[in-house]
Amino acid sequence: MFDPACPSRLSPVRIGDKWGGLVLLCLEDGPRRFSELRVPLARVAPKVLTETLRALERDGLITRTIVGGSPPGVSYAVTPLGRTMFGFIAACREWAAEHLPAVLEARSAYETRL
Amino acid sequence: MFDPACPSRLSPVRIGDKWGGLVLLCLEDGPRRFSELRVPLARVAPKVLTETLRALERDGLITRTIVGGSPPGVSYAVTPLGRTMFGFIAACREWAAEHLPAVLEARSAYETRL
DNA sequence: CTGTATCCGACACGATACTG
DNA sequence: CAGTATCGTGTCGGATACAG
Repeated sequence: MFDPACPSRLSPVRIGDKWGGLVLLCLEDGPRRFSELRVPLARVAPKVLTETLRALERDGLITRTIVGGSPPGVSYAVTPLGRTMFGFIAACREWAAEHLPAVLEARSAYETRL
Repeated sequence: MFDPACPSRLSPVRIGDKWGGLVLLCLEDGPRRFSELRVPLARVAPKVLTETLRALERDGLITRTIVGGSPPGVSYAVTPLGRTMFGFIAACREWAAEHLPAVLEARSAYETRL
């Protein structure tokens, strides 16, 4: 547990980074193409989005498939393994909804106490 | 949700960083002093441990109380708010226990595919 | 004992421009 | 359309030494 090399330290896989979880959520309702992801994630530089997608693909959480046709493009989809993260992400959001106000309050109280 | 300023983006509060969650776990069974934390967290530089503890305190997840007596010292304890994170952390560990092997397999498969 | 001071390297994130 | 190339920035984590 306390060994930094312990794989369990990777628990929040792709959640620890800034956009991984959000990208997964964007794919929850079905496959999306690169440009479709850029709509909700407009603030993400293309380079960063690419890096995030590569990392998710590398970890087997999403697939990347080239699509012929017109217009040609690339489609990203969540794998079954990736879907197992959704429960986890939901837990994140529930915790936030329930307790984040208290955290923010503690934070501002801490500031004024300085 | 997609606004970077949205507070829900802070969901993995103090989990996103490297040691926050682990420090909380160290306090699960009761208060600990600074030096006691340094035993399991021997690899953490004192500066980093201090930063982590300050951040947790700032967010209202732990308390820091000065203890007179002998030896004098400081005691850290989880607050009720901090305890609400344990379910969340447990979910992390369960996910890892169940699915991490698949991630590692995908990762090595990805490497060899290059 | 409980930190703080200082310095450093690595890396994540980002803006912009360009390409097959 | 789907990226890559390049460059820049800031923050995080860490080692070491020192102080109240």
